[in-house]
This record gives sequence, C-alpha cells and structure tokens, in this order.
Amino acid sequence: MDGRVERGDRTRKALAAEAAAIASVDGLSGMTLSQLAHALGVSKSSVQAAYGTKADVQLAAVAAASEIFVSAVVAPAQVLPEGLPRLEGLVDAWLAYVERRVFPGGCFMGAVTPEFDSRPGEVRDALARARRGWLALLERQAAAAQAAGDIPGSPSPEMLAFEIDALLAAANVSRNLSDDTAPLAVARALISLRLGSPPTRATKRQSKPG
Amino acid sequence: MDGRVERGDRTRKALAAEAAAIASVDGLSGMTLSQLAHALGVSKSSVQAAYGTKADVQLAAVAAASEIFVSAVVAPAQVLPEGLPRLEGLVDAWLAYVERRVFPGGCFMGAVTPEFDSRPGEVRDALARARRGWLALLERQAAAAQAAGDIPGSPSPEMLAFEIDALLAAANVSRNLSDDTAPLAVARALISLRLGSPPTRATKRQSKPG
DNA sequence: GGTAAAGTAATACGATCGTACGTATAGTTT
DNA sequence: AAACTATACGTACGATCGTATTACTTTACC
Repeated sequence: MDGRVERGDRTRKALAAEAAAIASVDGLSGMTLSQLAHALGVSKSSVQAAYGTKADVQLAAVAAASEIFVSAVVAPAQVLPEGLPRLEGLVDAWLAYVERRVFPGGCFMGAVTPEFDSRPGEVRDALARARRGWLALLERQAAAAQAAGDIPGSPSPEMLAFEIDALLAAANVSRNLSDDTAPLAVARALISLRLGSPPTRATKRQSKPG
Repeated sequence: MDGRVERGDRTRKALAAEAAAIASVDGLSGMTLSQLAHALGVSKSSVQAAYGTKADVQLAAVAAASEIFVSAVVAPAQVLPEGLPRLEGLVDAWLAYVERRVFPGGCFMGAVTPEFDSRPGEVRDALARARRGWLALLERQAAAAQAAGDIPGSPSPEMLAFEIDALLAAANVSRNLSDDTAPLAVARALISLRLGSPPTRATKRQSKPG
C-alpha cells in the first residue's frame, strides 16, 4: 500500500467531484481549469498535474458524477424488492436527488448530455453509456413489475423506461428554469399515473392536516 | 425606405439563423464570433457591427430559432382543426422538424435550454418564455381535445402538455446520441398511446404498399 | 537517513476569446 | 454636389484559455 498515491487519489476524487458540480451549471466545456482550481483552493497547475488535459478532467467528471448518482439514487432503491416498489423507489430517490441539489445545477446528466449529444468524442460516448445504463436499470424493474402483474395495461418495459426518464428530465429542466419544485411533483404524479398506482404516494397525501 | 438598413436587416437575419444553427451543436456559449463569421464568409468585425456584443448575438439566435420553430412546427399544424387533430399535428410536425434536421443539432431549444437553465440572465429568461409559450400551445390544444371528449381518462391539459414535451425532448436527445431515428418513433407511439388514439398514425401504417 | 516518486506550485507560451477603434464604402437626405 | 448615416472591414488590445516546462515540498520505501 502506498499512502502517496492514496492521497493523490483523494485529491483526484475531490477534483472530479468539484468538476462535476461546476459542469452541472456551466457545462463540461464551459467549466475552466482555473475555475476548478480556484474552487478547491489549489493552483491551476495542480489540476493539470492530476489530470493531464482538460478532456481527462471532463471524463473524470462524468465518472465521478456517475458514482455520485449511483450512491444517491440507485443504491437507496436497491434495498426495495424488485419490480414496482424498486421502480418507484428509483423515481422518488431521483426526485429527492434533484430537489436537494446534490449537484448545484440539478441533474448532472440532464445538464451535460444535451451539451454533448451532437459532438462526437469520448465524452459523448461516456454519457451515452451512462444513459443506456440508467435506462436499462429502469427497464429491468419495469419488466419485473410487469411480469408480477403490478402494471396493468402498460406499454413495453423499454417504452415505460423511456417515458419515466423523459418525465424526470423535463421536470429537472422546468425546475431549474423556474426555481420551483412544483414540476417535480407534476412528474411524480404523471409517473404514478402511468404506473397505475393510486393517486400519488410521496408527493402529496397530506390529507387530514389537523 | 432605406436600402442600407434593409441590407443590414438581411445580413442580420442570416447571421442570427446561422448562430442558431451553430448553437444547436456547440451551445450558445460554445459558439464563437469567429466561428459565426467564418461560417458566413464575413469578417468578425461585421458580426460585431451587426450585433454589438456576444450576448446580443445569443439573444438574436434565440429569437431567430423561435421564428424558425414556429414556421416549421407551429404554422403547419395551424391549418388543422383545434383539439386532438391539431395536437397530433404539432407532434408530427415536431418529429419531422427534428428528423429532417432543421437545425444540425436537432432541436435548438432542446440543446440550449439545459445549457442555460441554471444561469440567470436574459438568455435564460428568453428561453423560459419560449418554453412557456410552447407548453401553453400544447396545453390549449389538449384542453380543446379533452373538452371535445377526444381524450378519455386523461390527466389535466397542463400535465398532458408537460408529458408530450418531455417525450419529444427525450426523443431528441436519444436520437442525437445514437444517430438513429428509432427514438422518434418510440416517442410518437407513446404519445399516441397517451392520447388514446388507436395504434399510431404517422409512424408506421404503411400497409397496402402496392 | 537517504533516495525515488508523487503532489503542488510558479512561470511562461501560443492561441483564441470578446471587444474597441479607425476607416472605407454605399445609400439617403438636404 | 455636399453632408450625413449605416454597414462592412482591418487591425489591435487586454484577458483568459489550455498546455508545457521547471523547481520545490511532502511522503513512502530501501
């Protein structure tokens, strides 16, 4: 074991996490190395020493954002039983992840994927891979829920996953534009509706207030 | 009448349209004045002479993109009767607008709104206004369709508009990432499903080919 | 304890960014 | 014809971008 590279890895992690945070607001190409260095109180040269080039920083930011996303959204839902419960758990965790601003710009992928979806390169490939993984995750739970008969009269799991992701992404944009969390509740209600669940569950249900 | 300002307006229009095209790929801040000038075969100074600052160019690009969008998507559907027909016409026109790449980066708003949704300023305000207008347009037709009883068992017009827009935006991203038009058909099928229409209409239905 | 490795930093370089200024050209007005 | 105005262009400036080079500090292993 080498404590030196361990320390280096730690600063590298912190760097990548901060890069992801900045990119969620300014984009992966809008983010500059000076900005990143200043945000962590280190010199620009240190950033360059950790990752050679800016493209490497961008890729590291995507990887770090993916890890953060997994621990904030995927992992919490993993304790729930497969199928509809876990699917709804993923949705609720995602909405909470956006609402509490794990990234200052809302969803990292939602901010960065449209930026790079028309620019061939490693960054786009990484983003496409992350997106496919997320959609596959949703699709698997949708398929399980459907197999269990919990989603009556529903389209294919692939379509259902596509729709859930679309609603979440749109909610993220609306929320950022209006700085209001109402769109998150709208998305939740629509997803509940499409999943055939009764009313909503985690959004409202504050009846009997007294 | 002044032939000078007329000529100026013509170049200004061409400039704004090209700026929108570039921004649909590189983003409104990724676009540079040199790039814009070179794309039109003029000098960088000319761009600056037409619009004083880059922020003005960005705002002009948003305005130009809105006009292009209206003539490519909104206007064609305006000939259809209000309610469900016009709503589906808007959807079909939108999908065609993306598929035939009116903007090289797909939907201009889809590329640029996530870029600016966390950056306060005039650009974000303009994008928010355009988005609200588009959603209101969808919502009005959804309400008319619902009032006519054409969409049985549907959520509120506002929610329906939100959902249609979400599906279209997601289809645009998927299409750009994969360079495949299949996501457009998926979105169309889902929208048809949510509108309660039988199968789909404009996506497949190529029976009786002879 | 000395040495090699890795992190951190200081400095500098070329390129390009957005912008400012001066000027030539073309059209309008008097 | 002369004065005026708006467009277009060339040039130049300061700032900042990403990157390369170089030296110094810290840390772990011999």
